[in-house]
Amino acid sequence: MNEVTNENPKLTEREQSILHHVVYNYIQTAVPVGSRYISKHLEKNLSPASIRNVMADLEETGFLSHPHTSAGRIPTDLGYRFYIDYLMEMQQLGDDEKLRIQQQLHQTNDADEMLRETSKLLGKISHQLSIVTSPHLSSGIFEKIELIPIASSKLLVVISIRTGMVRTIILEVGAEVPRDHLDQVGRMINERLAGLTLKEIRDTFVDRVRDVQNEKTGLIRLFVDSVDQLFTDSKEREKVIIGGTKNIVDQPEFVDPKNFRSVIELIENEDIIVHLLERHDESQRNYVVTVGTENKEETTKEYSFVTATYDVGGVTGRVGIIGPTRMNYGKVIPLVDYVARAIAKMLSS
Amino acid sequence: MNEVTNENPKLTEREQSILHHVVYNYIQTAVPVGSRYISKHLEKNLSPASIRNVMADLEETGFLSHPHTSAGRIPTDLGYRFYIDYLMEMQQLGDDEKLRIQQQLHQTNDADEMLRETSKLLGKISHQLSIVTSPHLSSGIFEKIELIPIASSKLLVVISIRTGMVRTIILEVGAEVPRDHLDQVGRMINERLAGLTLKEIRDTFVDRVRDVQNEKTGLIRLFVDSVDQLFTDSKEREKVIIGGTKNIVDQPEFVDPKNFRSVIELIENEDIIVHLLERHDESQRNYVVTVGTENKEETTKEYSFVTATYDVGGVTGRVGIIGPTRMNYGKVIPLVDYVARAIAKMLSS
DNA sequence: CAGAGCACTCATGCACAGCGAGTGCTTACC
DNA sequence: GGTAAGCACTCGCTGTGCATGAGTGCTCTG
Repeated sequence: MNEVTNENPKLTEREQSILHHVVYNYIQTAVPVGSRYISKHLEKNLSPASIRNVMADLEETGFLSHPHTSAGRIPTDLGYRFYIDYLMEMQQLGDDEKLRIQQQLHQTNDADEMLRETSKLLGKISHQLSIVTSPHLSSGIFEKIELIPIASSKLLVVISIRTGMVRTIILEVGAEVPRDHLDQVGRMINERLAGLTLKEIRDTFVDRVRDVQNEKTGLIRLFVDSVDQLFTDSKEREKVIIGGTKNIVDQPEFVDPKNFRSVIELIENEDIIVHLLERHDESQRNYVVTVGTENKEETTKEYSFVTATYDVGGVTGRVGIIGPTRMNYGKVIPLVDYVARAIAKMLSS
Repeated sequence: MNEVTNENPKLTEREQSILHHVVYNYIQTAVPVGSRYISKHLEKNLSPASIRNVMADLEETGFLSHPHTSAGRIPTDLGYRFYIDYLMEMQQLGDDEKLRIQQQLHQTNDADEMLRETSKLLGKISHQLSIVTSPHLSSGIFEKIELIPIASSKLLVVISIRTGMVRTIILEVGAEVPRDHLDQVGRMINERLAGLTLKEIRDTFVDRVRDVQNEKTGLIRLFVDSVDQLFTDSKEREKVIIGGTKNIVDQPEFVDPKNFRSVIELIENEDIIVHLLERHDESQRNYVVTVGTENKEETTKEYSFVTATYDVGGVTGRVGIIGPTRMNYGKVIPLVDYVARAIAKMLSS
C-alpha cells in the first residue's frame, strides 16, 4: 500500500507518501492523524518534525487541514480526490462477498425485488447507504403498443420495449371506443414509432401524429396529452431505492446527532439524490466518484458518492453507495463496479 | 380538559383527575411531572403532599412510575391506556389541517403517489412516523381477466377488480399460444371466477379448473402453478409506505442515540410493522390504538401505534402513525381517522 | 534540509461541590 | 381518617478546576 501507483503532476514523492498515509489512516480510524504516528509507520525513517513540515506544506496546498491547533491532520476533499486519482490501490473483492452477491441476485426473479434486496446487501457489505435506481426506459427501443379496453371508460395501454421490458398504463377515455377502432389506432402508432427510443418518442410524438390529430374519438388527442405519462417511466421520477440506513449509522461520524439529521434528510429527500445521479449519468466512465463539495448540493457536501451504471441493451440504471467523505474508496469502488456488472448480467439473461 | 369524560370502574375521581394531569403534562413536555406542579394547576386546591399520597397509590396500582427517587412521575403503558379509554378528550382537527390534507389528496391522480404524499403529510402534521399500506386486493371482487401476448414467449395478464382497480402480471409461457385459444381460455376463466374475491380464487382455483387441467397448451397448468402470483397483490407483501422520519427525530426522546437506532431498525424492518398491522386489521373498530408493550414485539415496546382502516368497496388498506408512547393521542387519533376517511372517499370516486 | 528541543494550545477526562427538584415519612390539625 | 406542613434525604445535573497528553509551530543546530 505504500507505492505510489500512478504518475501525477504536482507533488514530490515524499509529499505523496505522507498524504497517502494520512488519508489511509484517517479512513481506517476516523481519528486525525499526527506526525508522530506517521513517523513510526513510514518505511523511510523521518522524524515527526520533518513530517510536520511536509504536512504544513500539504495544508497550504489545500490537501490537508486540521480541526484545531493541537490536533492531527485530516484530508480535505481535494486530498481525497488526489488519493483516489493517484495514490489509492483498489482492493480485490473477496470471494465470499462475490458469492453473497451472486446468491442474492438469484434469489428472486422479480426485478424490482431483486434490486431492493441487492441494495440492502450492498449497504451491509459497504457499511454505507446504498442506492439503486430502476432501469431508465428512456433509451430503450420501442417495440409495440397494445390497447385493451378494460372498462367502459378505461383503457389499458401496454408498451413493450425491445429488451423484453413492458410498461402498462391505465388511461381514462371520455367515451367508449369501439374495438376495431382501437386496433386501427394501435396499428398506426406501431408503424409510426417502430424503432425509436422512448425519449425520441416523447420529443417527437406530436409531430408524428399531427396529420391525424383530429381523429374522431379523440383518442390521438388523448395520447398527445398523455405522452409524458405514457413514454416516461413513472419510476424515473421517484424510484430510487435507498437501503442500508442501519449500516451507515454505525459509522463514527454519526455519534453527533447533527449528522444523523443530515442523513435522514438525505433519505427522505430522494430528489437530491436523483438530481445528483443525473449528473453522474452524464459521465462517460463506467464508475463515478464524487467527493464532498464536488457535488454542488449543500446537503451532500459532507458525503461522497460512488456509482456505476448497469446497461441492459441500452436500458440503463445506476447502483451506488453514499457515505461520509471518509470512506474506504479502495474497497467500495470495486464493490459497486462488481455489483453493477452482476446486475446487468442478471437482467439481460 | 379537566372534566372526566367517561364513567370507569376502578379509580376515585381524585385519582383520575391527578392521573389525567400527569399524563397530559407528560405528553406535552416530556418531563416527569412532580406533585408541586400539579398542586398549582389543579383546580381543586390540594397540597403537594396530598397529591404525593395519591400518586403513590397510582404507582402501586400500576398506572404511574418514576425513573428514579427524586424525579416526578411518568405514566406506564397502563396509565396511557386508562387515559385513552376514559380520561382523554379528542381534539378537533383544525380547518387548516383539513384543508392541507384535502389539497394533498387531490394533487395527483396516481393512487400510489397519492398515498406516498399523504403519508409524508401525515408525518409532518403529527410529528411522528407515518405508515400507509396500499389497498389489499384480497377482498376485492374479480371482474374479468384478459390475456394479451406481448412477445413470442410472454403473456400479459390483466386482472380487473370491481372497484376499478387493475393488476397486470407478465407470465412466461413455454411456447407461443394462438390468439383464438387465448381468448377461449380467457372466456372460460372469466365465466368460472365471476363474482369471487381474489382470496376465494386463490384458495379454490385448482378445484375450479380441475376438469380442464390437462388442456393441450399447458396454459391452465401454468395458471394453476402461478395462482399465488396472479391473485395475490404483490404489494401486499412489501408495500407499506413509511414516511416522516424527519419529523419524528425532533421528538425529545431521540436525543438518546440508542432510541435513534431503534427507530431506524423499525423503518428498515418493515416486516415488524406489517405484522403489527395485521393484528390491527383483525379489530372490529374503525381505529385502533396499541400502546407500548401491548404490541407484543420487543422492538416496538416503546412505541404506540394508531391506525385506521380505509375501505373502498371491500378493498381495504390502513393508514396510521407510529411514535413514542408519549404521544398526543387526543390529536393523533382524530387526525388518523380523518385521513382514513378522506382516502376512502378519494379512492372511491 | 533533517532533526532535536521547547513552549504553547487544546480537547478530554475526572473529581468535587453546589443546586434544585422531588420524594417519603413523620407529625399535627380538623 | 383525610389533609397539610415540615424536614431529611436522594439523586441527577451543571459548572469549575485541574491534570494529562497529544500534537503543533517555531527556532536553532549539524
